[in-house]
Amino acid sequence: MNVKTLCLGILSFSDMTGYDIRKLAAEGNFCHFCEANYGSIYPALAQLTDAGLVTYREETEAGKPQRKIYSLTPLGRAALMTTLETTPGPDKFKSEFLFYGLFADKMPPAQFEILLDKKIASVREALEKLKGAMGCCDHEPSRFALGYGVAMNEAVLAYLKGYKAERRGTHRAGGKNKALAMERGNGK
Amino acid sequence: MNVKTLCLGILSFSDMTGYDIRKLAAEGNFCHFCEANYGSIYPALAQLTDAGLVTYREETEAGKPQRKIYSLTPLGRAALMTTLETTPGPDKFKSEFLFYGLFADKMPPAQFEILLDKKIASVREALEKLKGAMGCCDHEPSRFALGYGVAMNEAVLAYLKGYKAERRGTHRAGGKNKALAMERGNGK
DNA sequence: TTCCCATATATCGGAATGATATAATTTACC
DNA sequence: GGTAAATTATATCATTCCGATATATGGGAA
Repeated sequence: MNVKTLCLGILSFSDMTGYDIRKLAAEGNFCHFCEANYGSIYPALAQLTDAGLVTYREETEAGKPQRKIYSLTPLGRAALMTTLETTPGPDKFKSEFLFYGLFADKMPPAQFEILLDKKIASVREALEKLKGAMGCCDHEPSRFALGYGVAMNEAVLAYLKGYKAERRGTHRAGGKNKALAMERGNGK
Repeated sequence: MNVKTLCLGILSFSDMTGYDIRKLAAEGNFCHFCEANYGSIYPALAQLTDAGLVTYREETEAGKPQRKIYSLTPLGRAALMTTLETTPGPDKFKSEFLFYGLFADKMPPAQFEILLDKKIASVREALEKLKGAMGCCDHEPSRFALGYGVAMNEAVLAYLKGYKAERRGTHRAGGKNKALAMERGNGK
């Protein structure tokens, strides 16, 4: 999904500045499945303006920094709708955490333990944020996206907690009593 | 996670060509959480060679295209281990599907229905692939990563199926009997 | 025999990332 | 009241990455 389409989509909800778009796409309710930085948003808005898909009005309110408030043109709205008729590309998931995890057997057990704990904490945090957002959002489609994020993160959290518990049985992170590892007879 | 680290990591498992690295990172057991193309792998390998982190031997087997088989140097292995001690960045998830879904209320119900069905099919496919990979993989850390993917995709599949069922109650995609929508009293 | 697919290396344009520069204004704190 | 820090807002830059393509060869399929 290119940044131009992202801008068209976000602007279809309401007029706003490039700064606002970035906020939505990096901290708002959409940030769990799309992202964009100033470095791509401002050039995109410039291109969209040239193409007549968006326009902007400059506001120079007294005692406020100058701002360009972008809005969708009818042409832009049509372009968005046309894009929505195409088949979306596949989801993309990148996890530095999982990559690190590939080498769990080559690092001290404690190091991986810390990795796991940090990850669990960050998933918990993401989950709370998503649930909080769902609590005060009554736009059905947005709720669908938020719910998708909640479902994913809950599954991940459960998986990580389960894995950690299983590890505690075999690794005895605390230190003493390694013999207990033998008790875990069934390999699944 | 930059491509250079990715190359170091993959080469730590076994020596291979740039072509092989790309295959693993785009179709192999790692592809559900990392990705890289020729356009980034070959330059990365060149840089890593210059820095002394990898070396290659050229093989010109008769009746085979020339190939450079890269391998990690002790320096490269050390660099990888050092990287693994840093805190990994957050997971990144990008979904064109969810973005499209934000406009479900602005498209014909049938259009979103198709989107949903295609997504369900692709998640099923990914799930089968991951499970198949788990069936013939006994490297524990890789199994952890695959299991993570399975957990995520299973949750997504359940969520999508649930959502679809709920929709069938309200939208009556087939056509007749819209009155049934009323029966769905509980909003959760 | 012709065509397509897999192997293999490499490069190119365009796009996105991540960081930073600039500047004014609002909030926070002592 | 004053000053430091955070927020709002636009913009650019180097580096990196993506996606597609060019090039070449061998193996199978039709």
